[in-house]
Amino acid sequence: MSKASPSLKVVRPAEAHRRVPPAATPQTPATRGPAAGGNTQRIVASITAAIVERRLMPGTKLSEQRIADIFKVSRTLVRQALNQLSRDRLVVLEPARGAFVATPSVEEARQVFEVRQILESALTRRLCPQITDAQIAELRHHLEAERAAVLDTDVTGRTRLLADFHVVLAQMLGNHVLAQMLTDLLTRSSLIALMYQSSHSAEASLSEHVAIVDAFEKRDVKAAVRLTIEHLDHVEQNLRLDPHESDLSQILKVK
Amino acid sequence: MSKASPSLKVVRPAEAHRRVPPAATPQTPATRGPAAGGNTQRIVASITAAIVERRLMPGTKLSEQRIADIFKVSRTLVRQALNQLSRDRLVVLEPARGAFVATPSVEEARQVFEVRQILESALTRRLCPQITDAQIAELRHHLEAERAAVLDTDVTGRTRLLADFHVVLAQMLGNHVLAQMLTDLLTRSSLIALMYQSSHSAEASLSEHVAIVDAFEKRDVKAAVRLTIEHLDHVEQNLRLDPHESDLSQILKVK
DNA sequence: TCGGCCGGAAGTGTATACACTATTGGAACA
DNA sequence: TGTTCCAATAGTGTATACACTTCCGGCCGA
Repeated sequence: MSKASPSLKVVRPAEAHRRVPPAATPQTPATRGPAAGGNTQRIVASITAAIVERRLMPGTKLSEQRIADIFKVSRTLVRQALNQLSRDRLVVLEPARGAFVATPSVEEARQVFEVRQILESALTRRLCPQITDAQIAELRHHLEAERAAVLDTDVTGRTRLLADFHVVLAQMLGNHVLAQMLTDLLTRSSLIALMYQSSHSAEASLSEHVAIVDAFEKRDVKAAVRLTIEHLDHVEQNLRLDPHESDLSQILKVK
Repeated sequence: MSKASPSLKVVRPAEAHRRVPPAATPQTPATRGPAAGGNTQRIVASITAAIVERRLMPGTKLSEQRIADIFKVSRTLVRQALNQLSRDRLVVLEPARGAFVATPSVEEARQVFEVRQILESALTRRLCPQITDAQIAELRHHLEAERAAVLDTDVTGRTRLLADFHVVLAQMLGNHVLAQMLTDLLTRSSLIALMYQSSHSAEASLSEHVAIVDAFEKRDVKAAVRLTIEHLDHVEQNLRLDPHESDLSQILKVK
């Protein structure tokens, strides 16, 4: 989450020449930049962004060498990045076959949303009684940003902001463990939403977010919790999670 | 979690000679076994076990070369393993300094238990109405194993079984996402318990587990949830989480 | 005697080398 | 024409090489 970061410039660099052309900078050990390990983080962030912003579709193969060429690093760093991404469940690693953008199953989608409901309803229940006016103001500010993105039809920013709303709430509770888990789940949710063609309009999400903040402002715990649960229900119900034709893609590629 | 696995043979191999003695098998590329990538998993499992079974104390430095020598593999695999462990929060990676067994803060400990309470109470609430008789029998069976371990004063097995009880519950709900999260939290809990000298007796935990299963058997949701919450409260309360002298170790090593 | 400076040893960060596995396109064959 | 097998190729798995940072102990000046 966060900044735009370098992000993948090309989704499919076409005929990627393996082994860098000998003519180019031989990348001798001496030339190596002293950049800290944050280098691999950069790759993780870029790929994550590319997936969430649907520049990389589920099932796409992520060739180590291709990515290494794009980022101008060795496969070593790319492998580290892919490993991290596989722990985030954004990527699956098939032994000796390579890394692929994950294609979460319907079952997994349901489970992610179930856990989100558990965590977020508890979050709301605990945060509501203790939320400060300053925090409410911050939420209102965030909603403004969401509204702007929705009006601008800025698809990318809109998606991110709508998800960030939930992360912001988690951070307000001050529980980093919870916030981290929710962040992971939200990233997965983005992938799921993109895969199952969410029909939940951004406007609807926004207005539901507004309603939740309203309840927070009135310190109405009951209403806030109910609205949170309903919001997640709506988002999930607007996914095409029934075994229709859209599932065909994953049924076919069942190994 | 699960089997015993090879596990670290030595906690401190004393004067570890760096760079394998040239005399030993030069480990030429030709000698490499065709073993699949599950090799790094083996290392992760061993180190995890070593930490949970307190053969590796919090704060201990994990030198890549030393571990590589022990497992007879290259640093490459060890680094992969350490990366995974750092995502599990069992290990912290300090850039250019190395890997250390994590020393969770009091704050982190509290947060882990808060999230556990959220997840496990929701888990109980959902599982109780739908649990089958076969599952109850399985739980009873697990309790038997716990009892045996407690009587045997088999410290290692006891700790693992007591934690596994919670994982088994999660798996019964059939939500893998939830089960995975809870597994992670339980591993972290083990580290926390060991660090803050839990005084919660195994007997107490066992009897509380029994009470929870009893409530399950009567399909008494209310009681089951209450008992679950109380159980976690007891475990947490029996940690030395107040800023007493025991905290000194981590206050001093605050970077 | 104490504190700062320097040089070497130990250790991490990244690139690269090389073995082995999967894939693919086509040739030989039914 | 379709199928099986095989070689060439692309790509992953692991080890190793080497630069760079950190750490530690001794030397020097105050």
